Amino acid sequence: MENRTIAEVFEEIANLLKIVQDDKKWPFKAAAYDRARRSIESYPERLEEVARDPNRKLTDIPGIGEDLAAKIKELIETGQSKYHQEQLQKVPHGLLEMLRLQTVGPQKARLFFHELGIKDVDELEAAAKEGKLRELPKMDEKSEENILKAIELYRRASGRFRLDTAYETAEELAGYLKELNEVERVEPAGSLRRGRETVGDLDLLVTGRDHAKIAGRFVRHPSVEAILAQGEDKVSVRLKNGMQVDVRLLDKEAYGAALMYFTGSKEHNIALRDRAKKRGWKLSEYALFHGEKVLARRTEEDVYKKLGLPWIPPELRENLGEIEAAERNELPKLVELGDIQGDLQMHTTASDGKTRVEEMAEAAKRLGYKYILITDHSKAVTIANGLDEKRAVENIRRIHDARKKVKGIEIWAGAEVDILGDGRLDYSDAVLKQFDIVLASIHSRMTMPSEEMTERIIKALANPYVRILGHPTGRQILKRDPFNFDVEKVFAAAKQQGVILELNGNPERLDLSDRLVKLAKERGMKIIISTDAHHPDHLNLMRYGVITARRGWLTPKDVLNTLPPAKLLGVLRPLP
DNA sequence: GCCGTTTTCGGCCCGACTGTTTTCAGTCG
Repeated sequence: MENRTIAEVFEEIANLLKIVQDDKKWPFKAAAYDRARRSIESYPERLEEVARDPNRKLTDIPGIGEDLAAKIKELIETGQSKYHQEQLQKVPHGLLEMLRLQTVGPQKARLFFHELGIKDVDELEAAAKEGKLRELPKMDEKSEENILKAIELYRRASGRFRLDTAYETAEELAGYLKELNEVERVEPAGSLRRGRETVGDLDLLVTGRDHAKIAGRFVRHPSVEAILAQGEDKVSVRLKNGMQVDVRLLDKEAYGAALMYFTGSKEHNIALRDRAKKRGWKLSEYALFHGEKVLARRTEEDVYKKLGLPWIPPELRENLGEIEAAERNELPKLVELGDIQGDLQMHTTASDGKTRVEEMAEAAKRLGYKYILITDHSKAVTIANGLDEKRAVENIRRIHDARKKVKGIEIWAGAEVDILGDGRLDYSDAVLKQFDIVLASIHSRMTMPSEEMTERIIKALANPYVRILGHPTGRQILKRDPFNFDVEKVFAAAKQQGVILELNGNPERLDLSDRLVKLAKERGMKIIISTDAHHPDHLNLMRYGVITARRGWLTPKDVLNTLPPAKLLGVLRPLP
């Protein structure tokens, strides 16, 4: 059972408790289920593997106690939870769907059901159109309209956007705002600043003179579809692509406290507030207070310092140990884009890339890289024009020729060789030995059961020519789940064999994920970050790989392609 | 339902916006 499935059950229980309210402590129970859900969502491994391992305990996961551990085990063993089913009996299932609508929370869902017998979104839509909702307490025509709009948005928008989409949107909007003289600073906060792989809403923090004028310009941007709210210090809009953008107009004096607050994560903020509270203080988006007195607010550094902590990089702010590490002064010195010396996965016209080796090499040189590895596909990936053995050997020759034409950068001949269904590779050893570096990946039969997939990958890792495992989980963000396999076993095998794990920086993959990168580091493994470029422009996707590495606590030492060429070759697994 | 340099019981983050609220509840982040 996927963690996501377990998390969804807990989320439903939390929401059911909020609607049913037949337990005196329902707000706190619901909060506990919500906390557990978030904790499970950010957990790097499958809970199923933890539950199976006699040496580990589910209760070691934050927010999981005896009771929830038992429910997780029940879910894994029986596929469902009795408690969940009992709660589901109490109200129609469609009420849970209604909670996804903006402006509809548990209290309203409860009211619609009890007063009008509304059981799902469709019935709610009908009631709103018939003007029945306005008869309810504290409801009027306007709230009916809002609900109809929310239903339309719900049916259209998927909810979350990939990091690159959010990043590009933020750049465009920030540039647009900065054209105004009154604007001093525009900075994205929220999950974009933390570098999460997906972003829900975009938060833009703005300082400057004349807030009303700034807000007025913002809502006139051509991609704004609707204004959701416009207050003195906050404007919310929905863009044509469905993304919600909140612009906060801030006071310069309190910028640091606000930046921290809006950067989050929620869990990090709660932990910091708890820390403030224990000292008899209060932390809010305005300042760190002692009573009425402001202790710190101007910069993030000021606020952290007052709380007895060094500044914590946004990518680490998930309450996954960063506050404790900061307290001990053991925060990692995170890898930066400028540390990267080369890119180790890219494709050319030989398979499914858009340009030749020379263009890729020139583009890499412009980025200041010292080396690139060309990794065209092998024959099993027919859809990507994968090379058979004969063409692969020709490609090696083509790469060697490019070396003579493009100087000042090392151009290595590699391959992204397919791991076949049974764990064999798509090229014979006689061909594999001719490459400088072989990267092996899975592109087929992705839905095998865990045990079979684990065995398949481990078998591939045992081939002495394989030096890098490419996009190890095969996931595609918002599209395809990771393969099922035992991460601990595969990591252990890779470590034993000296195979390096790839962090594929393409924003539709980010594979390994931030959580698995962190786990790999904890298991003492090294990582390479690559872009999987199919075009020279794609080499710039490295920044998404680096930000994900930072979220995984990696320092330059953990990332092998921060090394100069000779050293990198020296530390790769030796060939037979 | 979780959790513990306040506690195994009694807490559990903080504040803005919205609506029709004239003092607050619900939603959101």
